[in-house]
Amino acid sequence: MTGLRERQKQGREARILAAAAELFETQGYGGTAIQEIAGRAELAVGTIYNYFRSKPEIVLAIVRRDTAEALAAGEEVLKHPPRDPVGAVTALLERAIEPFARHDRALWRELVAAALLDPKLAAGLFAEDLRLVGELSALLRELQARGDLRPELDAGRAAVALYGVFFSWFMAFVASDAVAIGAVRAELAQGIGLVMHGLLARAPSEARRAT
Amino acid sequence: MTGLRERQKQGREARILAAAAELFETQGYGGTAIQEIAGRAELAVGTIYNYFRSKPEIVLAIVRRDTAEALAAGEEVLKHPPRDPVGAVTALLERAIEPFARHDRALWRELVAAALLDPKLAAGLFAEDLRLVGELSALLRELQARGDLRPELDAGRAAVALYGVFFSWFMAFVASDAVAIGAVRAELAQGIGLVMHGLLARAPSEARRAT
DNA sequence: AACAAATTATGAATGTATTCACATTTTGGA
DNA sequence: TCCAAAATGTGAATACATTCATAATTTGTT
Repeated sequence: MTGLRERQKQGREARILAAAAELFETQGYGGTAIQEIAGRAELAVGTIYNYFRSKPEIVLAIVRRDTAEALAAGEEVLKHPPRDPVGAVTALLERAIEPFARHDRALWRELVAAALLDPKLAAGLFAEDLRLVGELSALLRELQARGDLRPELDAGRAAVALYGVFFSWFMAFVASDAVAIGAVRAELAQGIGLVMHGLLARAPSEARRAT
Repeated sequence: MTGLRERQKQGREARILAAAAELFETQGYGGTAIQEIAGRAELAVGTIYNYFRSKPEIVLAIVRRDTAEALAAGEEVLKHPPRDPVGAVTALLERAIEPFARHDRALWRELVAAALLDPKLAAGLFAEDLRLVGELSALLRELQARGDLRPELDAGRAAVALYGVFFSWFMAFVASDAVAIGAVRAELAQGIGLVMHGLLARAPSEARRAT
């Protein structure tokens, strides 16, 4: 039963997120006070804290919409994986980096820095990544069933290794303005190629030309 | 000419660091207000900020005493490198992780999180690491001269790769209480072994001099 | 020794995230 | 319809890092 309370609750949460996203984009994270978010959402400051534990947790919620979208896009890749195994993995991880560029780097920085200090936030941030590892595992198992990967391979471990490459470049992107999103894309592709090389059933002599 | 001013300055900086180190250890970082540090150092709050740009910068200064010590210990390894090349690199990096356990993990967390948001702090933190990469480079060149490493190897690049392993485990240690310092030691050794495997000269038994 | 300039110390004031005691609204039952 | 309980909203109060205008101290010069 969805009573009035429930509907109001959802409406308020959405208003908070919309207000915060708008303000973060125009004024930056540091330049936006909770006071302002509350004002724009037509709520009291205290109410914000009934919906979100902290300011960075609002960022997490905003970012999650995009990572969820990226995961959904990943599911599509899973349903119709490209022929080329390296290309398939690359396609999946390309979806996963999509959200990086969609937000100000400073927003990611605040989120990661806060996650380092708040285990609950870290868990929330990491939950998405665990699902990405799950998708990677599924894809690798699929490729393995096809005979593209070595049959004795532990797909789970391999997925973790590939995720490691992804995570490293995410951190590099977050940590330094010097690392452009294009560079992340390129380096990630390189890294995937390197790791996949060790996983393939046969040398990728012709599949080398990946799109 | 070392006037009164200079001497007072040094004394005050030392007092601030001593007070902060003591309080951080007993009450934790978050539990220690700048006010308290000032009180214990018998200085005004504003004075602290004449010596350090921010609270995390005090942490950096505290931590630096230990990392500097570790670097000095590394120099010793450089002077008398163990015969076994893998052992030599391991010895150097073992010195470098020494400081990790010497401070509360929370202190490292605050420092890294703050560095993510403050480029100057990041530069300060990274400066030490650059010197470590320098030591690694020197050691690798030495090993290369001995004929232990492949002669065509770029020692600088190899040093960066080894540093990458070190950095990853530092981050893992900082990020999660689940990663014990012993585990870091063990995993680091593993990682070094893995990377070094690719660097060693084909036949380590035949000492070949690369002019 | 006395003074002006330069440097440094000071702590009250500022800005802002977060908390909390209390007010308001919603709910389910009679 | 009315009421008590539960849930939620509210914004003033709290706590704390950082800043800044002013006071105090040191220095070099005459």
